[in-house]
Amino acid sequence: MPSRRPRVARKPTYHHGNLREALLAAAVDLIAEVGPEAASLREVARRAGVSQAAPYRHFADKAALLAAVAEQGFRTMTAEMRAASAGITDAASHLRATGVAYVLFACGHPAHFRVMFGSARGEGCDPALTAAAQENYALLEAGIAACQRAGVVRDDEPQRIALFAWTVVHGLASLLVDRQLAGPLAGSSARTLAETVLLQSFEGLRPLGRSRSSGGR
Amino acid sequence: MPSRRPRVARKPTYHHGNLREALLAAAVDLIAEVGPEAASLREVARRAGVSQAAPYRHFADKAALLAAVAEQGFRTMTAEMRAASAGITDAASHLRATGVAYVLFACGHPAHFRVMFGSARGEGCDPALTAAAQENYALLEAGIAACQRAGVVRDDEPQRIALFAWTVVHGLASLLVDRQLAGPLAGSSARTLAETVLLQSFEGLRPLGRSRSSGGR
DNA sequence: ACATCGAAGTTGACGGCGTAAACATTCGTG
DNA sequence: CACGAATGTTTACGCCGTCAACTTCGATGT
Repeated sequence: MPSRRPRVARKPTYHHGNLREALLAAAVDLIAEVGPEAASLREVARRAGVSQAAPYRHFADKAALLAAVAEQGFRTMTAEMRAASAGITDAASHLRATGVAYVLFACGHPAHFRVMFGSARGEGCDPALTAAAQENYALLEAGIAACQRAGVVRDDEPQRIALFAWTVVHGLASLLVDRQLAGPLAGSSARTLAETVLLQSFEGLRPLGRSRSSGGR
Repeated sequence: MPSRRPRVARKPTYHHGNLREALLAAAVDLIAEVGPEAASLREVARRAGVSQAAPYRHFADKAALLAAVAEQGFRTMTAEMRAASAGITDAASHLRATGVAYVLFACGHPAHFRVMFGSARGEGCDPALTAAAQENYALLEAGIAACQRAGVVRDDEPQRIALFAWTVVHGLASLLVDRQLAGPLAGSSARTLAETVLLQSFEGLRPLGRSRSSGGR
């Protein structure tokens, strides 16, 4: 029984070895179990097998730990969106797959999703978190630009289009995460709902064959 | 100096008179000031001028107080949506005004909005809260039904249409509340963004003059 | 008119939380 | 191999949610 630990801590050393990542993993688990509100720094430390003050050697405070959790969430969400759309050549299908993955990530990790879009995102927040969030947004923008090049999305200002698309996926994700869908749609799977809503965002609400709505005042 | 207090408590009586509403108002103020996370039951009691345990005579626990706050939020949001669309006869404009009011309420009371869609909305939550939320949703459904009768919204299953419309307004509201809009759109007013996005939801993403998107499997 | 019962509010206490200060241990480097 | 910096522990403070026991007061029945 060698006393060396390869990369991940074995146990009986005073120093943990990679406590920062262990704390992050414990925090993700705890948040998934009890929700972001009920997750406590002390319990995270307990699960990582260290004392209550140990986390302060790696995170300035609880908010910093939550920001790191959020950042990691953005990165895995981005990866899942990339994986879900990889290999789809049709631009519209590619964009829809990206959006569906956004919604599915939120449903699969609702507590994590709430941390990502919760209080940690103020003005002076962790720049790494901001970067991870923007990288995710860039995925949407790229998908839209590809659709515009392919002629399947209209040629308006990309920012307006991207805002609309983001609004749609984020809105559905939020409603699902907050368990707000009580009606007869509650039976449908998240994937079905996401595909339906994304198709609608392409088609719009107005009847087919009308090029302009009946005009307000 | 009469000892009678008319309806609202004067002061020096041991019993408050209408503590429940005073606590609710204090909670709404506090949440608006420090956010839902940092709001404490004890501070609410302090602001209402009673002891720390007094709220327990009116609310089972902190979650119950938050549920009452959320319920009141749904009611004032519903009222604002009604007021904003009152007198608009054109069905599409009426529906858009309702949606814009949804977004504007969220931006005007971000912390309150977060409580309304936060953790309090589980399975076994206050039925009065559920009712207030559903009454708000009914407003959207009614607006959509009117648009369908007027022929400005396509005649699909109303539930699918309503889900899409709700997704759009709720998504934009969530993004604005969570200060997620960093790009060049940050300069635009919430009203402008809401009107833009709602118009887009009528028109859809696909180019004009195409009746179907380019397929894809 | 008045005793009395229950509703409404107070006090004090318990354990858990976030966090800071002071101390202990270990790792890496001269 | 000594020592400073990094990492982890202990102890402690004040705030929080909540409960139990107590006090005050308003309404009600006779």
